[in-house]
Amino acid sequence: MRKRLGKEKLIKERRAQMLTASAKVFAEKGFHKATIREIAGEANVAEGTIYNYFRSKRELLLSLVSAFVEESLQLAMTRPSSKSDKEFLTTLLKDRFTLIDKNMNLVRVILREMMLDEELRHPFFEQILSKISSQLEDLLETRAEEGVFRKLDAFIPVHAMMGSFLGFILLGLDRKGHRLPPEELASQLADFFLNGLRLRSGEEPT
Amino acid sequence: MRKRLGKEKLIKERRAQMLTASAKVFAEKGFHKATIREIAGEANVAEGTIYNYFRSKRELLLSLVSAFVEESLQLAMTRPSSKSDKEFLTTLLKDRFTLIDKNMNLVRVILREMMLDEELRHPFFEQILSKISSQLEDLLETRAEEGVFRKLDAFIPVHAMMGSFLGFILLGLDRKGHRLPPEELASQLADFFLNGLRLRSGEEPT
Amino acid sequence: MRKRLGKEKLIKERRAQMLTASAKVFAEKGFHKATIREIAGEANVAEGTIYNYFRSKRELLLSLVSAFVEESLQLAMTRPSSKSDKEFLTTLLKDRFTLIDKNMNLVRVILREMMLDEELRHPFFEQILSKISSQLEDLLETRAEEGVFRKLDAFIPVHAMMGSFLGFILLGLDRKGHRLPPEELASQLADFFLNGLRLRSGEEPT
Amino acid sequence: MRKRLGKEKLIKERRAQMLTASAKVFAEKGFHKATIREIAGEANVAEGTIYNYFRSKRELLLSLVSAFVEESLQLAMTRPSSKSDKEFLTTLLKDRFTLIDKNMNLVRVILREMMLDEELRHPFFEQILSKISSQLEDLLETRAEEGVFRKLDAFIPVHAMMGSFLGFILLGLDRKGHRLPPEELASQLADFFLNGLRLRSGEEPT
DNA sequence: AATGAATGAGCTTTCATTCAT
DNA sequence: AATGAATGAAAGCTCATTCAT
Repeated sequence: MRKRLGKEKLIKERRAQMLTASAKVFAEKGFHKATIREIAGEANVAEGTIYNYFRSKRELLLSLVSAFVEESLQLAMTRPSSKSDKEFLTTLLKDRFTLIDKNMNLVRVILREMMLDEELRHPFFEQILSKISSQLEDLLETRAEEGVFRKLDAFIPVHAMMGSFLGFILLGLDRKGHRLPPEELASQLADFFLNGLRLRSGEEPT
Repeated sequence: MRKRLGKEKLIKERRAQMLTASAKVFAEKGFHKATIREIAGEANVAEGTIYNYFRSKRELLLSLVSAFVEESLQLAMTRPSSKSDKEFLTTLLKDRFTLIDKNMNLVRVILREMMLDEELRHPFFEQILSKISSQLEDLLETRAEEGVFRKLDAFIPVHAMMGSFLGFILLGLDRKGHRLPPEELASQLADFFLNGLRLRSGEEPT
Repeated sequence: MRKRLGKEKLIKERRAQMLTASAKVFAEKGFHKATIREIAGEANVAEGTIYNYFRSKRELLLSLVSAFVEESLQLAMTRPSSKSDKEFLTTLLKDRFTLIDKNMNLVRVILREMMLDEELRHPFFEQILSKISSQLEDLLETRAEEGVFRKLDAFIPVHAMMGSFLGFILLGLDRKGHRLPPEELASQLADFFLNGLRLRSGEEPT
Repeated sequence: MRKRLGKEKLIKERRAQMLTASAKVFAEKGFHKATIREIAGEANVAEGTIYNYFRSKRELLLSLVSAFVEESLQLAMTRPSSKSDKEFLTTLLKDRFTLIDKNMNLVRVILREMMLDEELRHPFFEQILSKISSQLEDLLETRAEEGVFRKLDAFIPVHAMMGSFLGFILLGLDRKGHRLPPEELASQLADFFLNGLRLRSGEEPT
């Protein structure tokens, strides 16, 4: 029994080892230019071994995405206890920025391959983006009913925010020097967005 | 002379033909999975012919980017006659959305390859984004001095807007065509952004 | 351990197998017209296998040269026990002729490609020819001091002999019928050369 | 008529122009690596033009060989007025060394391709080498009968001399230019050879 | 006669995947 | 379970040759 557990643990570690290695190589070279040989080398296993854990190079990528999605979801589900709107939004953004920051290389690969690959895009969009999207929509609608936010079709602002977020990732690629720390960035973005949502004094709440 | 002109024109058409074909195939398959054979087939020329016009597959991609950058720049330079801020921003966004819409396939390829390829990223960032970015910064600063906008470090709002824009492109991948027509999208986005920029009554203009 | 040795041996055999095959095909077709496919076929391996042993087609050729140079050197270093001059020279020439005969295909390729390729020429000239050359020069000078040979600048006779030797290889290409057995050829050549070197009676030993 | 002649002359010039260009490029790159494009460029004509004068790239090479053979033959036929043997041989060698020197690059290509190509080898061997060979054989036999030279099967010395000659060409590859001027080389070689052929005093003339 | 754009066969090389050990 | 040598399909690219102008 002990042995069994140790064995299973070992297997999981091997898997993780390979996933980590592939994440690194994919990130550096892109999916196509990454070779199994290099990934195997990075993971300190033989090429053939990888095929004992993953059916194909592609499945390696899919597993990578799954792992990332899973981690993201845990974070995404921990809805910030909404004190003020500013705090809520800042925390939401900061958490995501931090997650992205930690997995920047991986995110780049995923974003990259996502553009061509429906199978890759789907879990990402459906599981991650839609979660965040609905959280934001909830916030917007709740606050609109409370008379704090303008009454808007949530589609535009939600997508603008999320898009903006993705955009920062992309744009950030080239401005390493310029990049603000996640907290600062989150705070300023939240401010910018909120001030576009807040009902201005003297305006009808509708 | 007449003949010569006709020949030159023909050559340009051939070039365009191949660029178009490659844009299509690159977009469908991605740069790596796209084959010269398929591009040649799409362009109705022999494989070798492509190498009479482009030194390599990669140069085909670079030429594609150049062509797009050039077209974009012409548009970027035609600064909308700024009547109201809303109109200015709406027009700016609408023009870009339209350009992107027209070249969606191309944009996808470029965005995709940009992430791994410094040589590809550079002209895009330096030539296009920086132009748009400085236009927006100008607007923000001018209006801020006039007391209409809040005084902000332009970095955040400018990048939020552009990032949001890129984000819409990405998000648009999953939905065949935008749900909203470019004009409507532009208008709503402009509204969203502006209301975040406008000085609210009772607030210090600084 | 046993296993390991067997494996290493197998690998060396494989390598040899490919080198032999490439020598044959290179000899028949010349370096450029020889295709990897044909070499692989001749060696009974897949095309890709060749690239597990040699980095490129060119390296295959270089390895071929190295192998030949190595074998030649072993022979070249075994200086014939110099009984009479005639025997010494005959043995020297015969050994070389035999070596060449055994590797005729290979020598053709090397000679052929040597003419254009400095990198190929260099090891051949520096390692093989210079060894033989200095052996001959030694002989000439020793004998000259002993008063048996005429005192000559060794350059001409040494190069004439070696050149003649190479020339026989080249000229021999077309006269398969005419070719004398190596021993006979060596003996007659030695005689011819020596009688040009021998001090004639009544002549000053210098 | 005048026009006609001018035209024909022009055509011959064109041909010569292309042959010269091809000789240069073949010599620099070798037959296979030489491209029609480069030859055409060197000759200042269009690629297609070459095919109006020569059926194929290969025929270009064959024509080149023919031209060289022809020039060589003219020289080979002008048998040196044989004063002394030394003078005869020296002149013979010198003439050939000079011819080779002038066409070194071309000779290399021919030698190179000759090794693989029966069709190329044949005219060279049959027309040039056999001419020189028989001249030498004549000399040897005449002098043998006169009691000046040893009675030998002419095969060995003739081929040794010619081989030596070829050898000097090959060996010369590594040294930019011969160390010795053609006259000096020819004289010393003649001396070396002759002293191997001359009947030594006290020996039977047979 | 001269041109040079178009052609496409054929080359070297890479690399995901298999499988005997 | 792990290995890594062998595989061979498939890709980018070159270039002799053709032919419409």
